[in-house]
Amino acid sequence: MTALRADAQRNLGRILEAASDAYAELGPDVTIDEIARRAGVGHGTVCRRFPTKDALRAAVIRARLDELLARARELIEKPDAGAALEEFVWTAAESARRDRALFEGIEQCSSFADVAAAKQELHETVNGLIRRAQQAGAVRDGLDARDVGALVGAAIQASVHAERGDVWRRYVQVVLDGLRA
Amino acid sequence: MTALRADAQRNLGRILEAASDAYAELGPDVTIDEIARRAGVGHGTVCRRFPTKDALRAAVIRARLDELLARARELIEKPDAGAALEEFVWTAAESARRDRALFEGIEQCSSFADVAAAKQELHETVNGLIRRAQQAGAVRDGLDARDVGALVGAAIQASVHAERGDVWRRYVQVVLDGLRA
DNA sequence: CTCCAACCGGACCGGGCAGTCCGCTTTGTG
DNA sequence: CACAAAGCGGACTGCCCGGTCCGGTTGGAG
Repeated sequence: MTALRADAQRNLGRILEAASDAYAELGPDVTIDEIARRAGVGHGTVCRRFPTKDALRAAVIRARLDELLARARELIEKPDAGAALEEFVWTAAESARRDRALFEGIEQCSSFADVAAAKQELHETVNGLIRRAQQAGAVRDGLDARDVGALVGAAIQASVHAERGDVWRRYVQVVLDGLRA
Repeated sequence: MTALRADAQRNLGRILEAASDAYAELGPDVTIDEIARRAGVGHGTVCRRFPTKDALRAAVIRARLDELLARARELIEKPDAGAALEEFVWTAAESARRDRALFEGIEQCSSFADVAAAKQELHETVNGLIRRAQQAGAVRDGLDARDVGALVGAAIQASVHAERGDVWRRYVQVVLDGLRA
């Protein structure tokens, strides 16, 4: 696999960005045409770069997972375990808000080995955050990274149809309060 | 509009039940053919009774809303306001669990006047439950029926991909705890 | 500057699904 | 029982969308 030509590289970036925006705005069922239109690129170009619609979604999801993993690794150093987890939850919430497809579609994209691996790694790291917070008495027992991810994703999903733009913060706060010991 | 013939009545019932099951099992994107198959009825029969796929979904949603409204009206008589709201939340959760489409699809089905009206009425009644619970100090301020509905629906949605069958109870419990004052 | 390989984009194809239509069957009433 | 109206169901239609292909274009190495 040789390096992409400059224009191809540029288009690839545009496609990923457009796809991310489109997923956030229109949900996981956006058509390839819509994404191509937003990227200012032909339908065919998208399909050539990503052999399947799911492959595109997987690529977008993977980017988000990598961002979250980096953040989780920073936070695991933080002395206050409860605050660290809380901060991670807020970051994850913003990420989910930016791209609803992240949590909605992650299950079927797990068939892509790299996404599954990234998810696994993220879960292990976040489990570390959770375990520390539990030992500090800040979070109830019997929860793991999967649960927290699902609940945060759900809170964001719940706020999609709200009129006011900051409703999601209140919902995430409800979930955070519910997680406490 | 004269009464339906006996066989038509029977088929109508089967269709609604099959649709409800199918939505619960396969999500809101089930095909009409699948619903017809489950109801043991021809594709055409479904389409004749419900001129549009959305009309069918709206009918199913309306049935659920009516059930919930009846329950809410019972509970508003209950002396312990906090317990009444809590019980309603569990009922709503079970309803959402039985038919995920209820909360996922309710927005676009609001264009059907009867669904919108049923939703409105339910919201007003549930707002009564919430207000009483808030006055009793059992629930935090700044929440209305829409928020509670969204959060409960989200908790159920979040548990869809879990392996263990009782995960949804834990998630609903998290939300309930988060709602407290 | 030349040239070719990489790349682009839109025309095209095929499958799947919502909704329509009509010839046949069932209901129930007189 | 007879018969008209109501209902049934599956064949048919048109549309939408994901994925392919190829003639034309562009980048960048030499």
